[in-house]
Amino acid sequence: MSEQAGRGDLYPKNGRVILHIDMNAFYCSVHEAVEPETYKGKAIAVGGNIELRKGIIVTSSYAARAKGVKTGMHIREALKLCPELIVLQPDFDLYRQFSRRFMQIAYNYSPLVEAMSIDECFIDITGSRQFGHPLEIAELIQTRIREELHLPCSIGVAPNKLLAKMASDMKKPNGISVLRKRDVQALLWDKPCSYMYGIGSRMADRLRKLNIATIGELAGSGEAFLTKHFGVYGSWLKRAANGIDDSPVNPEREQSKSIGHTTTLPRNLSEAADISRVFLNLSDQVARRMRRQKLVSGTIQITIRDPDMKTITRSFTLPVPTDNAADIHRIAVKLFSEQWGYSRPVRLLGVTLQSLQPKDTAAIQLDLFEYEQQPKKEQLNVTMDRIRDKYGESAILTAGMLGTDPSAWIRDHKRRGTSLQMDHLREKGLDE
DNA sequence: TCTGGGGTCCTAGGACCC
DNA sequence: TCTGGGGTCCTAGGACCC
Repeated sequence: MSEQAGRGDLYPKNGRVILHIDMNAFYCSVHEAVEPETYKGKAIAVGGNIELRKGIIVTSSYAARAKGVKTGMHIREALKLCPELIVLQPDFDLYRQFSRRFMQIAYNYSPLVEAMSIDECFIDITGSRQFGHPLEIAELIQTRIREELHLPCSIGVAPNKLLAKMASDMKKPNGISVLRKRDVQALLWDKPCSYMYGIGSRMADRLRKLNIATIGELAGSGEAFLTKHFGVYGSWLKRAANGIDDSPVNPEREQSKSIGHTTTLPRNLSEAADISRVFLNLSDQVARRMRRQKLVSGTIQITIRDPDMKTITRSFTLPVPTDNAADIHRIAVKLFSEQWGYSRPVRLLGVTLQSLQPKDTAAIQLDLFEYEQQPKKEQLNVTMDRIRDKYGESAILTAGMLGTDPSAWIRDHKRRGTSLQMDHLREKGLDE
């Protein structure tokens, strides 16, 4: 309070103080934290596909970035730039564990924590004076995440979510940055519109056609003009460019709205048996993830991508929500055969569960017939989940699951790195 | 060098109901 | 008789983000 210019003025008389935590190179950092002797400080990357032919880099460590490895790059190209690069399979269960743990640390400083994605969260610390100045709280959180989880993060400090989010981006890795409303003009207005969080390449293109290239130009545009071209989004654009954002930190967002898996196939498929098997594996994986969260799904959606990258989705809403892989598989195959057929090849398939709700509340709505069927299926799922928790995902497989499509390999990816890719390529005779 | 996988939110039309 | 208005659910697609 006594400090005039420095830290004291960050708690405003009215308004909020928001932190945004951004975990740096999260997936790679987690692997380094778990196996430091193998990965710490090394050029590593997490790859998006098991196949070297099509695989791309999802994220890379700072050591790899220094060699020019970038997200979205082909694995093959990345290996050319950086031959010592270690490419790992993603392990989302592991990332989710670490995600919960860093958010738990944040939760110690305010109950208002909003998980924004697996590696980011907002914290409203407006009422957290007892822990110190905002910058001290940011330092405390950053230190604890580093010491307890061995993970680096960047933190943005600002009067709202939008600016906090943009601030955390300004200094990476391990930075703490403050972005006040009065800094917006100097720090953001000369940047292109796409630099603004929430403006993607499509929107930036449309703005450019209207002679609005920078955030400053956007900030100075007439609201009526923007509304005319972009509807309600127009007023958001102008406010955002001026650093204004009133959206509250919403801690109630933790329940997922959808759970999905998609997989690019090793080759284009059109055989009914192949397609059915891929859907069986995908259904099994999503159902298991859903059961782990004690949810049921009311709507099953499939995704189909053809060799030209055109993607469609088809969905079906069940009369009674389910958490059973066999039900999900049956609907996925039905949707596929009705909406696509087996004459056209597909490049990618996906299964996404929507209209999720907690299982205990959904049970109330079950009709009598379904209710009587439930216990048997239930017991089977519970038993199988337990065995798989203990002995691994492949301990029990339904007959139809055996095969070599990528959705099957995902089950066994556990940190086997590139060797799995190479094994597979040899298996398929693709390693030239 | 043809392009991964996991999400959220929004829109818009049609069905259906009151 | 020829046509209101509101609300919700379902479905499909698209923009955006990490």
